[in-house]
Amino acid sequence: MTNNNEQAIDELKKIVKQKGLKYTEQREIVLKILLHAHAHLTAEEIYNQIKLEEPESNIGIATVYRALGFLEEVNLITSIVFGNDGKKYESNAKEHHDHLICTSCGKIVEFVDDEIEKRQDKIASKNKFKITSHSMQLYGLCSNCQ
Amino acid sequence: MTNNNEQAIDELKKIVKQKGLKYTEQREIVLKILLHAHAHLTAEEIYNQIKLEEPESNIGIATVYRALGFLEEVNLITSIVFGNDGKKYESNAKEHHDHLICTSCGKIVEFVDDEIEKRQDKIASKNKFKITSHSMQLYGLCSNCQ
DNA sequence: ATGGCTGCAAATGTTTTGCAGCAAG
DNA sequence: CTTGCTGCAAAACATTTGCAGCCAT
Repeated sequence: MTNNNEQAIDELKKIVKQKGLKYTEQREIVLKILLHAHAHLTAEEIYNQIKLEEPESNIGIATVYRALGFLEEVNLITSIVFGNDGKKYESNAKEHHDHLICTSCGKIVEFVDDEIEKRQDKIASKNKFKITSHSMQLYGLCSNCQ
Repeated sequence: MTNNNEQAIDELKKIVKQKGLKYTEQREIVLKILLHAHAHLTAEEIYNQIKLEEPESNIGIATVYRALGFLEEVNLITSIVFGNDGKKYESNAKEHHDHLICTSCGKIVEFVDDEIEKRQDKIASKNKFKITSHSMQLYGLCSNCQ
């Protein structure tokens, strides 16, 4: 896991260099927060966490949004939307997975199902789509909330 | 299809009565727009369409939002988020389906795969979730945009 | 040194809310 | 009548943008 995280940072460095852009502490911090996060975070939550954990950085919320936009564009992170507090982000360093979401308490269970992944590819090629990503959420009530 | 639509309107009447609420023209108009829509509409698009098709109704955008919230809550419509123009709504009177979305031109193909539906139920019960709905989007490039 | 990146504040776009009047039950 | 619903305008959010200065390269 730590290993995956270092890989992600290296990947960021590579992408930035390759695009002729600049490597800034801010983009790295945002990515690191997501690499260590145990939940899906909103831009605001990431911003607050940075102010808490790296108070000397004096980052602005706009920069967080710009970093998130950039990181998502280069596919290092992913966003999903559910509930009422805007986009939530997670790192792509974790294995790919989908989500079971409890609509009552907000609990999220991550899962992967190879069979579903295969069918998705089949459906895409049948429709002549070239898939870049997908997002699947099952909504319902978890055992505690039923 | 027309049949399904009438059913949906009846369903709305039933729900409203059962909840001791009031049956208003506005909620009906919003539902009807979605029943006849051939695409996923935003609140604003629905609002504009109403002003066009029922100019005498003098509906306000806030009412459209309130109607959409209500209709989604009672499960007559569904919202999905993609692209940059907020939530998009569609009626649930159509058969259940998932979406293939072209990230370049916005084209949407709807599909259903029984095998996937079955696996989803299996995953849910394995995790002791009681599923109420799900949402699945495959993102990529359609044949024209590759 | 040069051009991308940042922080700040202002602007934008979307959705929600307070309120007084209206209308369905 | 009573209470939910509506339209309007203002407010609340979430996200984006313009700009002057800063900092990687």
